[in-house]
Amino acid sequence: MTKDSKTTSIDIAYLAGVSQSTVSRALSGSPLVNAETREKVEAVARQLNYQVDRSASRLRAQHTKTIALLICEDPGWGDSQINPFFLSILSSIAHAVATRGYDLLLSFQQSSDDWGSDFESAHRADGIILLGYGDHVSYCKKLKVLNASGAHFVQWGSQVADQPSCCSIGCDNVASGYQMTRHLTSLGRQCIAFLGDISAQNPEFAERYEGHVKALLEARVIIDPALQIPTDTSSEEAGHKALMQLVNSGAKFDAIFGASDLVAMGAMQALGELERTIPVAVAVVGFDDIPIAAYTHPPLTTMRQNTLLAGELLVDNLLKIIHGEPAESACIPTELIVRKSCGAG
Amino acid sequence: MTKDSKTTSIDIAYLAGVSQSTVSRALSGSPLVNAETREKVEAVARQLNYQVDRSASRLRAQHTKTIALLICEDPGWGDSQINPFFLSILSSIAHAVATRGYDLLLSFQQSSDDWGSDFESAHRADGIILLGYGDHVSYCKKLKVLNASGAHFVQWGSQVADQPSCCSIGCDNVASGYQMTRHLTSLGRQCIAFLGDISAQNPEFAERYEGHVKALLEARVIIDPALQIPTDTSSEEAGHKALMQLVNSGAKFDAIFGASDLVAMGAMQALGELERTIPVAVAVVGFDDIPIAAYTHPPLTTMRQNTLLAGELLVDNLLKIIHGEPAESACIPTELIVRKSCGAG
DNA sequence: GTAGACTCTACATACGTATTCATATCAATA
DNA sequence: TATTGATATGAATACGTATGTAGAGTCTAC
Repeated sequence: MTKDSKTTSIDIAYLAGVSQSTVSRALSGSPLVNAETREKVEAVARQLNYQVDRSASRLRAQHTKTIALLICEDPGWGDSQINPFFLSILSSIAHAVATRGYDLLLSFQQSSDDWGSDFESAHRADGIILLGYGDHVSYCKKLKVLNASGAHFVQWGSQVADQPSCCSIGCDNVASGYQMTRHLTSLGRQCIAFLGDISAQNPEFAERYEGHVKALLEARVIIDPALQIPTDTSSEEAGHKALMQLVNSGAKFDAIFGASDLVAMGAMQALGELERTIPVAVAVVGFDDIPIAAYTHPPLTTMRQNTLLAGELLVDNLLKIIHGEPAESACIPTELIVRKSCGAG
Repeated sequence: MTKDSKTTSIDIAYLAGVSQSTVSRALSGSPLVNAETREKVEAVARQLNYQVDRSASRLRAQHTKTIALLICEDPGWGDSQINPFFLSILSSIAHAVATRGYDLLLSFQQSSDDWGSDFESAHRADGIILLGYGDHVSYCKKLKVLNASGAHFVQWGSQVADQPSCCSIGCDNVASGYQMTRHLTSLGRQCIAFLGDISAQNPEFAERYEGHVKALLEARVIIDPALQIPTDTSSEEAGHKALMQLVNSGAKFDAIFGASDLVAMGAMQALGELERTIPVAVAVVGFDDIPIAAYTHPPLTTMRQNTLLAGELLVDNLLKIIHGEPAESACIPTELIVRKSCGAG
């Protein structure tokens, strides 16, 4: 029962009494092959536990049936602090990719500047999904190279200004930021601090802030620049630091809008240390609805993004692009999740 | 400058005035090729932005230079609740794999029962890393198939009883559980509830419990079975449920040992709702030191596992196995991280 | 009874590389 | 000079599949 050499389609062909081409066609579901023949071939293949050799298949067919997922980290993070929100999308992508019969290649560190030739020209994958990025300026440069190289790719996040043809999947950050702040003002909060970097490095946070400002203006609240504290990363640590900085500045505030859940959680931690009660003294809200957000103290009000849909849209659009069909950027819906940290209910 | 057809090693050979074999040798760093020739070839390759076609390379060389990472989920979880602890290992594995010149294939759902033929016979990967599993019984069955198929693999977690030849990387759960409970008893806690499934389905939790019991016996504390509450998963939700169950049982307790951080966090949440102060009324400790553990309220005392080392050991041992060298199971060190939730300091 | 249409199968080929084997060059030694 | 050995290159080949093309067989229709 032990095989001295790998089973090939030629072995199957011999045993089934047909040609190798018929085996290939039968197993790939070609309509050219007779039902009876197909069954015979399938039976033999099953019996010998035959698996199509993907290496050979890739070479012959000139496509890899593989999608590369590039998660771009902030450089200088030796350790593994991936935002749980990305994990959620990652998981959704993995499912979607598998469902559609593709393999998923995962890469965190991209040494090269030319992702296109790294992955597509090298025939490592048929297309690329871009997720998260540290340095937005160099990221845009790489996007340009990618576009020029004719690579197939989609990205998560905001539409990039100078690459309008690039297919982006993201949520409407402006509208969501607006909705969140409107929720806070409707609860009577007036002095809402926004914690997060809103520079060009962080277009998504900048858009959330834009919506935030819009809601404030609508509520006839004066915009105080002192209530916008930049963070260097989107982490609990950065949120903690930002809140301390806010407090030390002496600015008055009755609410915190964390640009992400992690930032909000860091801020909650700092507020706890300062013995400012949440939500009585300070309301806190975040963004993303990471799983842990329901289990903070108190549970965090936040903006849920439909990551399941996000992953599927990313994959489906990428596949469209790979197959030469038109693909369009899209916004996934968000949902305000009201818990106790904002003081509602 | 646009190429009408893909650049191949033959093009490089022609332009460099050498043969295709020399190009292949030069670019793969073979010592057979003259330094001068190598430079010439490399220059041309760089100029044409040539990348070795991995599909062809795989077929010819009969190996994929790819590692498959199988993360086995609890079935029935449509959504994407991966334990953050696994994410940490995942990240470490991704880095280690990349450093060693391999690609990483990620798969969450394994429809088939024969991972070996799925991935290795099909030439999708040269070896497999197994991470996390839902149903331990069926997992063991699959391990057996894997072993029988001659596949190359390593696994994270406890040594599997009936597969002693299988290379496992994990931490010493018994010793770590012992150390944790000893810490609690040294702080004067006597009625320590253990939250987590300790059936054969969950060997790691069972081992932690074993260490826990050992420490209790050493402290001359009577073992009360009512203080061991099983959970169906390792999640906040399960921890919350388990704590409520414990309370409803009427059992007295002054400490909670969560089998994982997520379980501990769920329990903390429930204690908060019941207005039992942590750590005054009840001390709480967890296991894993997931990033969020430092930001709970109060910060969670837990047992850190060196995930960076874990990932590297998994990858390096797998590569050894792939190359036919001997590999050994190993324990990674753990470290007690004392924060406020246990009431120390 | 033959032409055409249709269905199925076999033959032959090419995907682009890595590697074995053979060959050529040249220095060193006998 | 002839021989050996080391070094560097080229020619030839095979990895296992998918697919274009051709051919064999059956059936309908005149």
